[in-house]
Amino acid sequence: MSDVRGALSPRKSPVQARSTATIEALHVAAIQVLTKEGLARCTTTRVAHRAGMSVGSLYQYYPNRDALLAAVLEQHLDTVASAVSRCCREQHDKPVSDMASALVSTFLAAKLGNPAESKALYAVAGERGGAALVARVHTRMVEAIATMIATASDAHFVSPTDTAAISLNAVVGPVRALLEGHAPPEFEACLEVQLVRLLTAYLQSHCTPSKTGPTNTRGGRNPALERA
Amino acid sequence: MSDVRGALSPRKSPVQARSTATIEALHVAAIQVLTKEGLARCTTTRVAHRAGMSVGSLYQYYPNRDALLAAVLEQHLDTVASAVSRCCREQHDKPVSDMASALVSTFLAAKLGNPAESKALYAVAGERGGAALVARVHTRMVEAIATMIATASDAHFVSPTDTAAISLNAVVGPVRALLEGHAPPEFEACLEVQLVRLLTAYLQSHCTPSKTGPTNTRGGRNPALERA
Amino acid sequence: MSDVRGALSPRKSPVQARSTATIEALHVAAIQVLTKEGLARCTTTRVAHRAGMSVGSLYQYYPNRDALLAAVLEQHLDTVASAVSRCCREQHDKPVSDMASALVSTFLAAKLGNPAESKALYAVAGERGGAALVARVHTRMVEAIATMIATASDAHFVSPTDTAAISLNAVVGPVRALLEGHAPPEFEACLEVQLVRLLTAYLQSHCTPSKTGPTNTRGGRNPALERA
Amino acid sequence: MSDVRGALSPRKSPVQARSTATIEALHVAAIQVLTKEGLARCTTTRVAHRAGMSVGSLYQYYPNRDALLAAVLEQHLDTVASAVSRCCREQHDKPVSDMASALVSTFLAAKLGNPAESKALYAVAGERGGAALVARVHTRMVEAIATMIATASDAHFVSPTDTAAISLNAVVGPVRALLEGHAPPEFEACLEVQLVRLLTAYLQSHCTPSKTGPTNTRGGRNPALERA
DNA sequence: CATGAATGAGTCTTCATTCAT
DNA sequence: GATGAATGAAGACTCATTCAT
Repeated sequence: MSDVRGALSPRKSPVQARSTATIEALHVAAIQVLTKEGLARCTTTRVAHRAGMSVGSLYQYYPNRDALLAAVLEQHLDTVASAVSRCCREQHDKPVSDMASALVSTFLAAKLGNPAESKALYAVAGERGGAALVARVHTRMVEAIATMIATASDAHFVSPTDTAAISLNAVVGPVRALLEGHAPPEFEACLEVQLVRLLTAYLQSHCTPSKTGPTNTRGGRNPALERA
Repeated sequence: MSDVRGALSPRKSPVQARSTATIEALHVAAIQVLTKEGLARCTTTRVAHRAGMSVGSLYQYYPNRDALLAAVLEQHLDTVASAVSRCCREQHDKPVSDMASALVSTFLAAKLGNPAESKALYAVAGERGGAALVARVHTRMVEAIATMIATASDAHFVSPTDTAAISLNAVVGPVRALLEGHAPPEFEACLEVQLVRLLTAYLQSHCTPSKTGPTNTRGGRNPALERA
Repeated sequence: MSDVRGALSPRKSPVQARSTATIEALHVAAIQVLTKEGLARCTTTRVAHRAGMSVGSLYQYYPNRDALLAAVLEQHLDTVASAVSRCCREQHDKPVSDMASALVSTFLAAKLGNPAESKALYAVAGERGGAALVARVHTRMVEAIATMIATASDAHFVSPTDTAAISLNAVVGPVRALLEGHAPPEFEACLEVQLVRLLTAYLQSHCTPSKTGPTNTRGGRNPALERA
Repeated sequence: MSDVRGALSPRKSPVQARSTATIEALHVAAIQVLTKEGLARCTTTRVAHRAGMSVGSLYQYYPNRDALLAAVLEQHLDTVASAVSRCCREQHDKPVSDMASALVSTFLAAKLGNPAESKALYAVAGERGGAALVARVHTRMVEAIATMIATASDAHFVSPTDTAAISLNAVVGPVRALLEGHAPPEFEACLEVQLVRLLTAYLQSHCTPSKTGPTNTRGGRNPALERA
């Protein structure tokens, strides 16, 4: 990623307030253009003009179009990842059901807070540089989740990282389907409840029988799965 | 979707062997170019040349670039959807755990059989016409899954369609993450087992206690969820 | 024109009935396509298909697109020129007013009988080869008119050819304006009457005073003009 | 026409001197290419290059090829129409013979001043947008002429607009024939004199007999025509 | 520093023409 | 003879990027 950063990050460090404001304006403009025109028609000129400046100025802040888009994507992903990480830290040592609902509501809040933005950036994420960016952020979120679930009061995970990765992406899938219009709008109504149920059930399938009493038969319903 | 089809479907019906071969060559070439160059560089000229013909010939079969990409995407999605539908039909009246594993293995086989193709087409699915295509196919798969789970021998679903939509996308999420490189390659190793566990747990959270005997405490672990 | 003919005329002499019918079908189709699609979209493939044959067959009869269009134009122009020539022959030795009305009504009948055809062919006439074709036919009509007016019973023309050329084009102008939509449709209602008046007045301005009696003061209203 | 203008007018208002010069260069270049290559080969690239710039620059001033051609045509037509309008205003209240000669000489001066330009633009006038443009300008000229002849000191017109339309197009016809090469070059020598005679005779055929004395039998030579 | 005009390579798409079947 | 698939040159138009002002 380091070489990518070298090529794609802003030319200037945003030490000055003006730079920060300008960059922010560019990001907002980029998302608007992305939303209204689509990735292919999201041109540097259009973004600059919507941000109230000339193309030349845009190039003062980003070496090229890809760098701008990467920065916008990165900012979005960072926001999401930070929210998730913070949430995970707060749920340490809690039972998995708490973790599940906290994680789902945090993620949904972050992604559905600005659906247009989230949706628009999926296209950017699909381009050459985007996958690496997403991978990096996913790894970060997976680590946060893995660390969290490893502390669960009522479950034990043989491979927390794998479980975390599945958990994250099992939530990401339906959310993405909703944002990209692969599911009907009504789907949104039941989304949170169902995702919590999904995640809770998945995590609870790792519950330690001993912790809930000898007569309980829940944990390891399918012992074979425990190997994974 | 009908108007989209009108604009995007092949110009000639592939009744002749030659046409079929040519169209197949174009599809293969499109996927190769998509994989090696990315959506933005997947130009009609490049696809035609890789398919061993000139641009003009490509336009004899497709009215424009989008139509070609849509056709490739549609073919892929149809294959997947058909496999899923067939699988669902075969699992009617079985317990949810059977359904879960059948669904997961069928979906994985369809998607990971040709990972390059699957991956390449995600970008296409993000474009204007793609979302509608995906939505249509998703609906089809969701219906197949909903119909299947409604017959489950050991569970009752208040809203089979919603449960099916969540189930499908919860599986799609991790698979897509793997294909798009958002997860490490090692992830693949545990994918199937974990997805089966995820889906089984989710579906079993809807289990009817009465069906498995009075002493069983498994079903409806979290009764509150049963409302959804 | 001879070299043009060599390059643009049909490959086969239309001795066979089939050829004649085919060529006629092509001409009709060409005019239809010209009318509905415009010159730029009047392609060989489209014309052939509308004529119920394949492109290859079209090329059996015409060496290239320009030859086809030239032939269609030529046929149209020939029809008009023939009508005009015949009309002129019939008006020999009559007074100019008879000549004027006969000429106008013949020309209008020929041009406005199929307005779509006439209009469509103006575009063809504007292309490279068209001007020469038109010039040739104009010359023919001018000669016919000149020959006719030279026999007028009540006028004498110093330069019959020039007068004929002016006469022809003075009629062509308003007709073309109507066909090309440069004038409102209502214009058509008064067209014939006004053109007859125009032409009559023009030709009568050459009237020989002696021929109509000594007291008549009409002829040579403006004697200065008689020089031309 | 308004929607056409919206689509075909220049992108930038030529407020800056540079813009004006650039636009002028494009117009000149367009006419040159049109003249030397014909409408079909008058491509944006060729025009731009002849104007000493790249295609991209051309598109900075015109949204598409048609807009450029329309602008060139419009400029030409406006020049002609303005000259005609001014001329008409100056001939109010004069006898028709004065009006005829002024109109003819003004029109000839405007059209034959730059024959290449006039000729080249006939092709443009034939294209989709061109006809509307020409119609608009023709209407303007017809109105100016109608207003003028209505004030004639020695004639009365029942329908000045119709007479004006015929007058204009009767002059346009021969001029166009000359420019498009439908008439021999020698034709030009007698053109003005003959057109003046043509127009004078036509307009004088509407002369009020009373104005020129009771014994005069000229006016309304053919009383039937007076109805029109 | 900001501006935005200029550049020209690169896209999509069309079409006249040929030629194997 | 007829057919229509294949060709590829050419045209319209876009856009990332630069640089003179």
